[in-house]
Amino acid sequence: MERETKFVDVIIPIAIPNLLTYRIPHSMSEFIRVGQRVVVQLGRSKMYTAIVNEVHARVPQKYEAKYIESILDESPIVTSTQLAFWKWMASYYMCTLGEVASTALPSSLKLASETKILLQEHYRELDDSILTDKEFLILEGLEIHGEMNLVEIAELLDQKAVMPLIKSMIDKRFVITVEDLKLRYKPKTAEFVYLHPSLHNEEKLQEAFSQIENRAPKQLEMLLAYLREDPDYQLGVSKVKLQKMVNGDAQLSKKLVEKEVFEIRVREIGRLSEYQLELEKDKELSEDQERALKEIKQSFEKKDVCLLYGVTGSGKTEVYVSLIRETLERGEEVLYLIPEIALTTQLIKRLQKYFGNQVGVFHSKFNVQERAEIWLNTLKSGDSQSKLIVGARSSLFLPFNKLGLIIIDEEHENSFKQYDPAPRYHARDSSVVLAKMHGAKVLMGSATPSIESFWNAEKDRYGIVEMSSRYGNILLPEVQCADIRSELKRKTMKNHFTSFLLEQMDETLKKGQQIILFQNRRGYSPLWQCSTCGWVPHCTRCDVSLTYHKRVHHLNCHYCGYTIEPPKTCEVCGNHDLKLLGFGTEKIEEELALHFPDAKAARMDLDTTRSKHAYQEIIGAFEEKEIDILVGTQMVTKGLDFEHVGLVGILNADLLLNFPDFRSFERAFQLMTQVAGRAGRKHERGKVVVQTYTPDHWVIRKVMDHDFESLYKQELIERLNFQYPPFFRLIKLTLKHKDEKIVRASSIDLGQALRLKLEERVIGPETPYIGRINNQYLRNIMIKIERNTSPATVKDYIKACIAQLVSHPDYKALRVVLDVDPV
DNA sequence: AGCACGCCGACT
DNA sequence: GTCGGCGTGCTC
Repeated sequence: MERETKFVDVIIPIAIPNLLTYRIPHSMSEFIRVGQRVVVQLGRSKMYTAIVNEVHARVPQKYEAKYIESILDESPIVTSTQLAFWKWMASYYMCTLGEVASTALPSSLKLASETKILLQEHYRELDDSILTDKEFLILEGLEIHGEMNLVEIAELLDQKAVMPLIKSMIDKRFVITVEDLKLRYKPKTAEFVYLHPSLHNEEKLQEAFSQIENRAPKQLEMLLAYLREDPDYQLGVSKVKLQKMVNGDAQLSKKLVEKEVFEIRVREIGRLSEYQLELEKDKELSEDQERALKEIKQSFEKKDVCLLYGVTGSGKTEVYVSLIRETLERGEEVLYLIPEIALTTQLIKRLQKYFGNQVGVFHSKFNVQERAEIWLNTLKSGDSQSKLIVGARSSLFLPFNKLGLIIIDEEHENSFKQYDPAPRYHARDSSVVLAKMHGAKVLMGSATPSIESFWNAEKDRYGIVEMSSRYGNILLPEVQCADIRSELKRKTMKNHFTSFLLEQMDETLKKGQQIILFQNRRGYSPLWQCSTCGWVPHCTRCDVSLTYHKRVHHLNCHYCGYTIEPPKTCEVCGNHDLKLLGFGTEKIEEELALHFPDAKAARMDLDTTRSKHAYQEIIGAFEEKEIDILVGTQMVTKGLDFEHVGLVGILNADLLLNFPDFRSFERAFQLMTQVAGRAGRKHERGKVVVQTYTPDHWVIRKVMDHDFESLYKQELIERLNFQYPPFFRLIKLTLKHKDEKIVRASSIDLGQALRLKLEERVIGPETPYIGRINNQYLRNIMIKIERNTSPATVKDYIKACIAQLVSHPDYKALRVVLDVDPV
């Protein structure tokens, strides 16, 4: 019988536009499955892992397909549901499948080969006078290091193009190259002690006992410890653990192995720590929580998505716990999504108390191996695996078998939207699609819902359940304004503090309560400025001023990372008197030391929480009341429950309100309400002081009244008038090029092309607030589409226009970034 | 993404 | 004149 040659279309996790077709060797053809990883060669030598998308027998007509090198997995590691989800995402967010795969797969399941340069075995017999100086340098390098990769050689020579040199050396037979394929995921193993099989009967065991009984009490102790731990000789005991139990060392267990009392087996173990403590019973729900739970379940009977709108401190988590419990009992999985910075040990411990080892955490601060482990655990179906995944937006990509429920806590948070790199997806919106594929329900929770979600609820697309009283019936905090403008007039401002806020702080500290000060990072960055002419050092690659970092005493660009020593002289007027301007959290911390010398202050921002545990340490210290005043950026607004916070201060509300963005009011309200919610939780009503130049601003009034709904109504009118979401969908196009003229011209051309069909839906092009990043000039075009038109048609048209544009010879190097539903 | 090819400036 | 930088196109 003629054997039919099979082909696979594979997804390579890089940004290439199409799937590629490879040929399957006959020896592998019966093992190949959709969703498996295969190793393929791309280009001259480079190897990649790719995911099988389709197995077929269509012979490619235009090229000779390469063979796949090998199959990596016995069974698929990507499920068919995931593949469908990836395809939806690539199409909706206008990116390639490869880009989705690249984001979706944990990096240790992806592998790419690296070219290594080695000396040829008999190179010493050759005449090295035929080598050029540079080649000789490489030879010496290789003699020292044994093998080197291309980057190392480039560094050695301090030049970029090294490939020609390597080629010449290969021709001269001095070196060879090998493709080093690294499997980056290795299961972790440990040694386990088992009773030696020869002792598996009572008599022999007794014999062994009597042999060691008198002469080796320590060995006896270890044997007894083992028998206590593993009475059936089945499970084994970790060698390290056993040694610890009896305060013995490796020598001791080795002796017992030599005597054939024990045997050692190496076993795969998980990297994920196990929850050891007793599980707690779910908390009894309050009347209000009970009602909310019932209403959510009723809503799920008719609708797939429900919005839980509950004020800060209303106890949404307990309601989630009940729903999670019920879903798990049905044998279905639960995904609990939270913004990255809200992913605290506090929350995880709380969930582990109820669900123990059923909780799996997926976190960007986990290392690559741990992430691969969670992925593979999720894939395996079995009782011992985590069934409740808690994680940030990327946990959406885990290989779930049967999702029953997705919870999106702090639904309004815009960190659910990924900006760079593509796919620029919104985890909240994508989760609705994923849930549909699994037949699962989505519960979105927030004290300050996004305008979009609230509107969806109002339009009856989502169910909505309200919780309007705080747990234990504590009142919402009292919000007061401190008028910066009038205090400036009366000259009662002390640096960045109004006398009103200082008084309130003093009172709070005297009562032994804690304070949180919130300061928005943007616009507050400390600058280095000439005191004579006002000149400020700028980034050489981006149109932004450089930010001063006191700790390391240098100036830094937040966009491209450019770093310099603070200049000693002004570049404009030559003056030598440059000084610090503006204030960051550091400055606030210093001022606090002046006003409250006895209070202990700490700050929490990106700088102080960079390391894996720093964040937790600050939170811990604050919980233990080792810190009186916590100064922080956005981070302090997220899901932290502290018991003794009497006062929250917002240092400058105007910076939030004046942000040039159609969402600035919505966001300002959310931020202020969320941070205010940190005040006075368990015991008494807390206080909030909002410092502002505009105490009569309507948004600030709404914050003071805790009135989300009237903010929503007002905001909705604006959104309709100015054609913004939720009434219109937005697609943002950013054109990038190193030549400003080309960006300008091409963006005008693209605007015109788009307008042919989309007409007044095309806004711009315009130069963004920051017009140049990393030496690339930027121009934006915004497209506003009515809800009722097909976004797919519009997207196809946009793609066609862009393809047309970049085919123009002048616009070859033009990059167009597409952002669907930008936030 | 990463690599090869080809064009063009600045150094021998 | 050539080396090395960088833009451009392609990968099954």
